[in-house]
Amino acid sequence: MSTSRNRRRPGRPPRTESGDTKAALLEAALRLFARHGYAGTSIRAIAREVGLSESVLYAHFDGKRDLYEAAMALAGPQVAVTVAAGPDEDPAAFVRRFAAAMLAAWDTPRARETASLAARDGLMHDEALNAAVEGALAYLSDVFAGWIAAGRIRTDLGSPDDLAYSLLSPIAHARMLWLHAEATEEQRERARTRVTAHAALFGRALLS
Amino acid sequence: MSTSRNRRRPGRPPRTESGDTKAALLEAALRLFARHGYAGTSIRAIAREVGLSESVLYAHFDGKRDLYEAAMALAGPQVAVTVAAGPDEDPAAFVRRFAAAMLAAWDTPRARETASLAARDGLMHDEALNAAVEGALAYLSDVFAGWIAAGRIRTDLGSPDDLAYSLLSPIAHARMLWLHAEATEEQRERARTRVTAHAALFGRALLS
DNA sequence: ATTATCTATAGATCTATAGATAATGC
DNA sequence: ATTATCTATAGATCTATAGATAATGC
Repeated sequence: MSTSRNRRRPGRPPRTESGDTKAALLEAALRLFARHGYAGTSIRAIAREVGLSESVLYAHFDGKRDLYEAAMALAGPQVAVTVAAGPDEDPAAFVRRFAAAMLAAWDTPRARETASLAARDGLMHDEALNAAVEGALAYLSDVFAGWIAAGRIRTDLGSPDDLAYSLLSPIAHARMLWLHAEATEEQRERARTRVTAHAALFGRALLS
Repeated sequence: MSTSRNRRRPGRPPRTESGDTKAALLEAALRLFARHGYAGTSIRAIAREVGLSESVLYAHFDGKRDLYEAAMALAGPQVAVTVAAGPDEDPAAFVRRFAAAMLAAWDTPRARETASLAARDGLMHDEALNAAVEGALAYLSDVFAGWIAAGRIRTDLGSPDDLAYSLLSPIAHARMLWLHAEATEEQRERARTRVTAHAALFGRALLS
């Protein structure tokens, strides 16, 4: 958690001591912005986290805002979760596998920082930060449309789009509640329990 | 939006000009904290919003933190949504009514500020702020248990608790996404559409 | 006398910049 | 010469307090 390097003496540090400062600054910035928000995180705190003086930051970024945007870009490109549905796979089994894949993708330190970044600073609708959710929604909708066309699931429940929302949003909600930057192990376990139970329930609801 | 009073001259203001300053400060504080977070909101900004100097605030509150907590208490006590299930009411109809009641309760300026307060500053789990959700979950669970015992809904879907989560969390998720302090009319409409479709879908899933 | 406001200001902290310093790579 | 760091500092802003001022209610 604390500083990863010690205070240097003036002048350019020898090669051995100088790691990838820019990357280190970005990592520290993302971590702190996710935990304390933009206004709650000072340039000073970020630099101290990396073990450097504040002014180094201005050698790598135009200023606080620029660093924030770079950190968001780091958080943004979440890998889209793709769970190919086997042609004959049981819909309920697919739903369970899909939920498990979303959980796995979202229960990582980076993804949890992304969730916190989105919650703070009014970024709940930031496009880059929500690409994963939007992509998953569209993908699920396609899968459900195929199943409905093939008569493999109940056709009276709702549109493919509605099915996708009703399946995905409890998973996304669990993420916001229990898979954020400061989540405890108990909270993460709660997310797994809730999501697993929901996926099983939803899978059963699709049939008959 | 801007100041609701003009700058005063020194000295105690005449009765006519002096409204309920403490209440005005609280309202302004809640609004600004919900929009910009704790660190992003200054004492100065709150006082300016009310049209008074910063120092008045210290006559009514111990300091910024105290004001914040008072504003949270103002946001906290959300009326618990109670939708009594008629003894012979169709479960699907009850589910639709319940969702509509949650929507109505959450689509108010105050409730939307509460949602934003919860999202920022890591308060997603603040007890007071989540009392409404917790209460609704417990209530729904009871209703479902009754229906299962009476054989009025599918018994193979999941436990009453799981049913409650799968019904409520898409509604709560819609709230976080589209019923926050700065939500546009389009977003609020999106919340209504999503929640209505979800409730209808869930109601149908409960049967047969 | 008490209350509710104001002005002025102290002291802390924040972002950002200027200029010094030392290692690197040509 | 260039690069990557440092120290020192300017100037803005923030929280909080002290003391002045004027209306209120006894």
